[in-house]
Amino acid sequence: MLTIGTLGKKTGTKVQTIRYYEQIGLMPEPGRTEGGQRRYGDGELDRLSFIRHSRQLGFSLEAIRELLDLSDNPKRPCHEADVIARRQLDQVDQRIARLEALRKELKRMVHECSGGISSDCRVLEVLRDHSECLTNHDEIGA
Amino acid sequence: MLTIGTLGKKTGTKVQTIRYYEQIGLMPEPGRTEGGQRRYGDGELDRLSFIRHSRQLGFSLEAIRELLDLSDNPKRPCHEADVIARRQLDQVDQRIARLEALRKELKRMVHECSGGISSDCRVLEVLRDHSECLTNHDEIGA
DNA sequence: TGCAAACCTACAGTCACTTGACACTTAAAG
DNA sequence: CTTTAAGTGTCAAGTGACTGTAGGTTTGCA
Repeated sequence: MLTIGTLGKKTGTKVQTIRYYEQIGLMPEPGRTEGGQRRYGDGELDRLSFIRHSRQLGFSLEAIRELLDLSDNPKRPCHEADVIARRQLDQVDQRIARLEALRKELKRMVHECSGGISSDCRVLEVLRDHSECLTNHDEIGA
Repeated sequence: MLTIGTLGKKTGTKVQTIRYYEQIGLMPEPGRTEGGQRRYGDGELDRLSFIRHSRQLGFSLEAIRELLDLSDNPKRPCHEADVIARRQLDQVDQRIARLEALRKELKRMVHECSGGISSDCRVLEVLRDHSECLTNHDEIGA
């Protein structure tokens, strides 16, 4: 039987985050001691590991909810998990593409900064005038 | 004299976002019509363009506040803008590196999915067991 | 038994917006 | 000059995924 702190350490999750997952129904309500403290078993450890690993791969909590559901019902078609993962892969691809455009732009900016006073600063100049951009980064780079 | 909507169109910003920028002191309080509607001039257009362009390059609103300050005081050393830009560049580099690791992992996952029922799903299996990962993606992939 | 460390609840704060409700203003068409 | 639709106003709350704080309680060990 694990305390919430131990579970946190084993999965690399902050205590508050575990309680948060419970609150939004991603983690089940665990057993409690007489004094009211949470105690976890292996099932919960596995579930939290699944959640954290999925988060590290960039899945949203909503996507994880679906994936957990799939995992809980082994007869459902694998195809659904595949769709979610592919969607995620697409998003990652897009993000990388955008970030690379930004990187190029930033690098150019920084490279051209002469180090004088800010009225002559290339960095500020580029920010001021979008037309100086080599790339058209329409969407936000996050 | 531009309405808030026109300003929004010219800069690719939602009306609410412009009001939000005003609220947090990033945009100045503009002049108003008798009826109380905001009217903007070219100074504000430039300022908002600067903000939006910086956002597209991934700068936080706090960083943008500093950059605007620098831009408003042309005698301050350019070096400060350079530091902010370099910091941003470092962050972008790190994000790209992390996303590429995730991409690899996701690709492998999706590739190995056979399409049967979810109890045999490679996607779910990988999510369940972190030890199957080729990479150690410690930080969140966002 | 004493005590520190870990736990509890409840709520506020973060970031960068977005959405909603509801009322008022403006510009153009008729 | 009136109507009307589109646009604008304020204020408040919601989003995602947590993080942090305050103030009190429980646990496990010496």
